[in-house]
Amino acid sequence: MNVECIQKLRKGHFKITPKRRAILELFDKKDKCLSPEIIWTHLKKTFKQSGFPSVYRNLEIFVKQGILFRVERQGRKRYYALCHDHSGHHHHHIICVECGKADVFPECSFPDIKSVKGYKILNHSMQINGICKDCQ
Amino acid sequence: MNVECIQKLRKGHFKITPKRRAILELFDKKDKCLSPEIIWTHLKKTFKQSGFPSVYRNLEIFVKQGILFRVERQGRKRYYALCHDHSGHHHHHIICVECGKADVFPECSFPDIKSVKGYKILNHSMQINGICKDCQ
DNA sequence: TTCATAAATAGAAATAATTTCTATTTATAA
DNA sequence: TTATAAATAGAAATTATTTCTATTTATGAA
Ligand SMILES: [Mn+2]
Ligand SMILES: [Mn+2]
Ligand SMILES: [Zn+2]
Ligand SMILES: [Zn+2]
Repeated sequence: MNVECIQKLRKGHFKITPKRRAILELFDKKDKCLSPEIIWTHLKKTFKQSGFPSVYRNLEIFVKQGILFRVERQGRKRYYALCHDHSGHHHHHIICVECGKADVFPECSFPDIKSVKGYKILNHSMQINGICKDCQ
Repeated sequence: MNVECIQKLRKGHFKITPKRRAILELFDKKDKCLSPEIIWTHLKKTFKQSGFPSVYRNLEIFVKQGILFRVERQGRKRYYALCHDHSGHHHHHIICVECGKADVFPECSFPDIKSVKGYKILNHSMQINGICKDCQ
């Protein structure tokens, strides 16, 4: 777990636990989006004791702290991937629909407007779907 | 159910059934995104007999035919809203986070590129979240 | 280093959204 | 009018996610 992730957890008064380290190291190693189940299966190899609810809770904590983001994929499972950006700047991500590989998408062209059609704009979410070099 | 929706269903060889009419009329009337459960509750008033699985299946058929689109909201329920565009042109939507009202977002500024970082770009999805005039 | 404490955890159980299955009904084209 | 594929209801199954509680642990303060 790198120093930026530690800082992001400390900022929210979250503890640095072995399970949390292991989860983030798995993301580092796999370099793609992962489901809670995949993560839990992996944790069981190292820890023998490992609860599903902890995985869910930790994933949402990581999202809250800007370490992971949610990925939309086919099916009704959740997926998460490393944000890979510690600057805090607004950005989006591109996901490989085949293997789930995730990268930062380098620009956001969303117009700098405060409102449209009477709506006050709060935020926008975008996901770019593609096929990565390896899967092409 | 307007003529465009009928055409979109016919194009896929889907039948025009009373339940399908009623679902789309509910969307017309409510002018906001709806969950399967809300739709089913409404259908039961008119039809007495009404199955939950039919609602789910029809909602996905409507998405497939470009009549509805999926809305992301807090919680683990699905929501759908009327696409309100029969031109077939690419566009996005703005959703009121309070009441679920949905409108077409008039422009897409996504760059006209075919690839980025080695990924072949397939598509992108975007949702703009805001607060509508009535909810402000 | 020790200790007090809030935070994190495991495991079991509950929840609830969604899907599957099958017998029956119905919209549609011929 | 009729044959047929499509749609449906209702019950049951599935399964991802959440809740609950007793126990353990990371951390900051003494
Ligand atoms: Mn953006
Ligand atoms: Mn767009
Ligand atoms: Zn790939
Ligand atoms: Zn609103």
